[in-house]
Order: sequence, then structure tokens, then C-alpha cells
Amino acid sequence: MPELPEVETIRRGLEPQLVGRAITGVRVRQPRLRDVVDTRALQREAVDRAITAVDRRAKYLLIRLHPDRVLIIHLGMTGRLSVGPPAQEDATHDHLIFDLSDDLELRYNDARRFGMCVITTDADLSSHPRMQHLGPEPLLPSFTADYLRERARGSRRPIKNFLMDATVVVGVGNIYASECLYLARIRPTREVGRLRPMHWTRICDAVRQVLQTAIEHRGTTFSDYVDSEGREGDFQHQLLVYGREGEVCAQDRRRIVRIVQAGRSSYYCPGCQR
DNA sequence: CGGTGGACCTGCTGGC
DNA sequence: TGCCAGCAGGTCCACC
Repeated sequence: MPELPEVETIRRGLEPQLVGRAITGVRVRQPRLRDVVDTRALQREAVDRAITAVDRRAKYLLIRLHPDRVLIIHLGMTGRLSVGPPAQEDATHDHLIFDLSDDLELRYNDARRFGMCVITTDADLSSHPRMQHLGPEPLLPSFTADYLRERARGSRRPIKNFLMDATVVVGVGNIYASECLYLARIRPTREVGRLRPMHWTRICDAVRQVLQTAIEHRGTTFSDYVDSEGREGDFQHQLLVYGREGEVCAQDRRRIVRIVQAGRSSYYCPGCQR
């Protein structure tokens, strides 16, 4: 489900709901997510701690606990988090329930169970196996055209696969990869080692612009994404190519095509994108 | 060795 | 109506 704009939207919703409250209990209904959830560790290290911050790194939410613990949550494709008064009954696919002070609870629901939840410490966060190989945040200054060009040197990978590689840049998933390349006017199949500096400038700018605008629209609800308050995103109305196979491109009236790369759908305009 | 395909899961849609 | 194939926003890892 969520790419960077959706996770950031969820983070912004969770922050005022969680910071200053304490985790008072944990219930694990289904530990078998992508990795098996360590119920004992959560009970031992999360319970009776105050939440001090809600951060994001790539598509991971980082819930900081006093004084030095970090709850790492990934939503996979279909994960949802919600905060509210205790539910009357558990819903299908409610896997984790964190009791909070002020008679609230945080629920993690995930139909496909591709998500994860693990607890670690501040000191171990950056060396955590899921964190240590991550590339730069696309909305921070270390993400530049020169950096991309350097990473691409000598590689024959298609640009679409390159942009979705989290060791290159984090947060760009399947929807936004197609949108970015449309904006940059570059075909998803182009080999990265053959792109020129002007292409990298366009790609870098497009990634920034698409993700920033999508955050402003509170993410994309293509089928079932909702934020922590249950609200859908708006950015699906701004999508220019994703999911629009056979429709006419607004720029040049040619039909948008769908191809499959690395097992995922890519959409592009054969007229605008070269 | 870089890079891809399949695997992990469930649910929904569209065609027959 | 029912069944089945194909598809879905992520990530890891065996294998080419």
C-alpha cells in the first residue's frame, strides 16, 4: 500500500495522537507477519514507556520510547495503523494492539501480513539489518543528480528498477516511479548507465516534486490506503500515467501503455517519454 | 557479481 | 451464481 507520501501522512497523523502518551500494554493476535513478531520483547521493552516522538525513515515508522527504545513498524502492502478508544471487538486482520494511556489504543491491521514490527534501541537503530543499507531520503539535500549519476555508472539496469531500489533512494514505490519518469520525460526501460547529466537533473527534480506534491495531497488511495484517522488520500486524482493504460496522454494525445518490469506494472507515454 | 524472478499472504475484479 | 486467473502500493533472497 504505502509509499513515502502515504507513510509520511500516517506519521503526521500519529504524531499528535501518540506523543506524550504511554504504552500500557501489548496484545499480539497474529505474530506471523513478514518476520515473526517477538511478543515477549514488545511486552518487556515497550510497555510502561512514554512515547517521545514519531519519526520516519524510508517507509518505516519509528515510534520513539523513553528513554532510548524505538518501535520500528513497516506497513508492507496493506498495513494500517489507527488510534482510538478501545474497539468493542477485534476486526479481521487486527494483528497488534497497543494499549495507551488516556484510554486509547493503537491498532495494526494488515490483510496480507507483509508488514513488520520490531523493537530496538537508539544505539542499534542505524545498524539494524532493515536500516543499514537504505539510501538517502529523496526530500533531503543529500539526494542530488550527481549522486544518482554516480550510483548509476556502469549499470545497465532500467531506470524504473533503479528508482525503486531502496539502496539507491528510499520511498519511491511502483506508483510514484511511473509518475516521476513521466514528469522527467524518460522511458522506464532506459538503461541508467547511458543517461546524461541533464536526464539525472530531470529525474532528481521529478522525484522531489512528485513526492512533495503527493504529501501535500495526503497520499494516493488507489484501492484501500487510509491514514491513521481513516481518511483516504487525494493524489489519485493527480496521477498522470499510473493505472491509465489505454487512456490518452494529456500532452500529446498518444495512448498510455503498460509494460511489466521486474514483475511490476510500469506505465508510460510512448510519445512524451524517450 | 549485479540484477531479476519468485516467494511471502489475502482479497478483489473480471471473464467465462 | 461460481470458479479461476490475474492483479495489487513492498521486500528479501536464491539463483542465473
